[in-house]
Amino acid sequence: MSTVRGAAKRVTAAKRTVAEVLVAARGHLTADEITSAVQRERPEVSPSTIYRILEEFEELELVVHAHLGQPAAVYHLAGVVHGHLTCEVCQRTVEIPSSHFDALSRELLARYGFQLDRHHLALSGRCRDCRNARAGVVTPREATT
Amino acid sequence: MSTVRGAAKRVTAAKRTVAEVLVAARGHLTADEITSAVQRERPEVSPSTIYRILEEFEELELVVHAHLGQPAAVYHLAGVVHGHLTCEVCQRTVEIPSSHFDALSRELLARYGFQLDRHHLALSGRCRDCRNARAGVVTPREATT
DNA sequence: TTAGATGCAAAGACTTTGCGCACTT
DNA sequence: AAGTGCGCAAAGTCTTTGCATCTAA
Repeated sequence: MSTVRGAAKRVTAAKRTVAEVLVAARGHLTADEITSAVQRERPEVSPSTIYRILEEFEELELVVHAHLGQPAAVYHLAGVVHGHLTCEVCQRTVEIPSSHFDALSRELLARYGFQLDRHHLALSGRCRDCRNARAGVVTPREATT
Repeated sequence: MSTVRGAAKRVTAAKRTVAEVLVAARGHLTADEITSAVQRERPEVSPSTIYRILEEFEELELVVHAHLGQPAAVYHLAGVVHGHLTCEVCQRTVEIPSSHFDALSRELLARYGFQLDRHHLALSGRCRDCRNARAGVVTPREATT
């Protein structure tokens, strides 16, 4: 009865498990990865439920998602704001401090009235390893971390 | 016979039409929009052909694509390098001069060895109109241009 | 008890791939 | 003539939605 904005949210096993997974991972997970992790504990939980839970968590501002240049979005706990650098070649992503965007952010606001969201989209480019590697063929995902 | 790198590329009606559409549009088009535009002249051309042609044009470095935070990628002629600002609310995208990224680019290269690609992914945020509009509900795409 | 939450299956949006015929060279 | 390019259809990936059932409160 003590619901906010008419939305009576319930605490369920699936939600608790999703939260646990996100806390344990401490990184970026796709919905599919979250689903797999949750299903290790609760095999019945379906992907659609995961999407619905993630959506709810985002409304509650517990979670944010980002698009890193790959088809699947990634989710992580809302916390310290940070940016993402994603390598176009090996697809690895690193987080960088939000402060790198300070100057650019001010510039865009002043010049275009545009309020930068440092989280939502990654910066694309080539990481050190892939720059060094010869132009052509580089094995994507040769390292997982 | 005078082919480069063993790739015997042929000039076809579909390719010519795609090129015309891209030149005429002078902006960002999704594969779907390109398909529609091409089909206005040549209704037989299928979406798969459009994707294949765009892929070829990208290999030839005539075209580049970018991900603007929406599911469908957008394509445009390779030309002057520029960045993209995409509004999370109304989805409109504006191009900005590459020079805005100069300082950030140097910083990322020095600090992380990361070579920024200014084209490939957009910066996300809120445009002036959507910042001014009250937080909650804003009609997306209320203006097309 | 009762409205929100879930599982399952189907639909949807975007893109890729396979196959045989047509067209460019 | 030879082989690339195309149309069509099917498959694939990621995500959303509909509906009957279950369950937290």
